[in-house]
Amino acid sequence: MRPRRDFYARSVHDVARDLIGCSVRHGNTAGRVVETESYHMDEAACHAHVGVTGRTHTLFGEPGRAYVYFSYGIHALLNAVAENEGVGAAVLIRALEPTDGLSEMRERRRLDRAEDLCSGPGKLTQALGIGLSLNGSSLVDGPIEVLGRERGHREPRIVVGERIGITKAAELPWRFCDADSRHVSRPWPAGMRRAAA
DNA sequence: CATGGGATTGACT
DNA sequence: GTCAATCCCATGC
Repeated sequence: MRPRRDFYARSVHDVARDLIGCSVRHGNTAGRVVETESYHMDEAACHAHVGVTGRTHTLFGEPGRAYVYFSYGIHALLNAVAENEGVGAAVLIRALEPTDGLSEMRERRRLDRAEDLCSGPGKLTQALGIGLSLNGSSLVDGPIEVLGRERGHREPRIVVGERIGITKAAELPWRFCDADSRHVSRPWPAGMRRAAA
């Protein structure tokens, strides 16, 4: 019940929405995706906007692979490459609800509260032990595994809004959140709540 | 080769 | 609420 390559070879926005409720596993640690953002080469906030470079090579490659890049000199951020080869697009995984290996996560994060372990894109990579060396690795075959929503679980209520922490193309509503999770990276801006199917 | 910005976080006021 | 840490990589000279 693991999404195959075709799952990622679609509109990056559809992939971002459908990843909510899926699980990400690395080693003995795993969590349920509660927040994502989509990025596409046609807009300036996406790294792929500048074209194919050494850095963006992965974004233009095969869908279903991990794009892991370094941010602010400190953090590794995990993305899922989407759309067809030749199109630079990816889904940023922004927050997880921890489900497995919490003690290992607490060791890596040196924190206790479950809500603090994976509630941010830099936090979850630290908690799961995901580093830059996994850039370009397969999310279909591992070592990072993405697992589909479990059968019988409710469909998540998804809230859509503007992406966080960017200066360019900040007005695009390409952030997707599980409306019922307390593990998102930041509270929803008041007055900007907009329920989506 | 030098420079500067960035999809962030945690510590501090 | 503010702000520093820290380094990759794109860009420009």
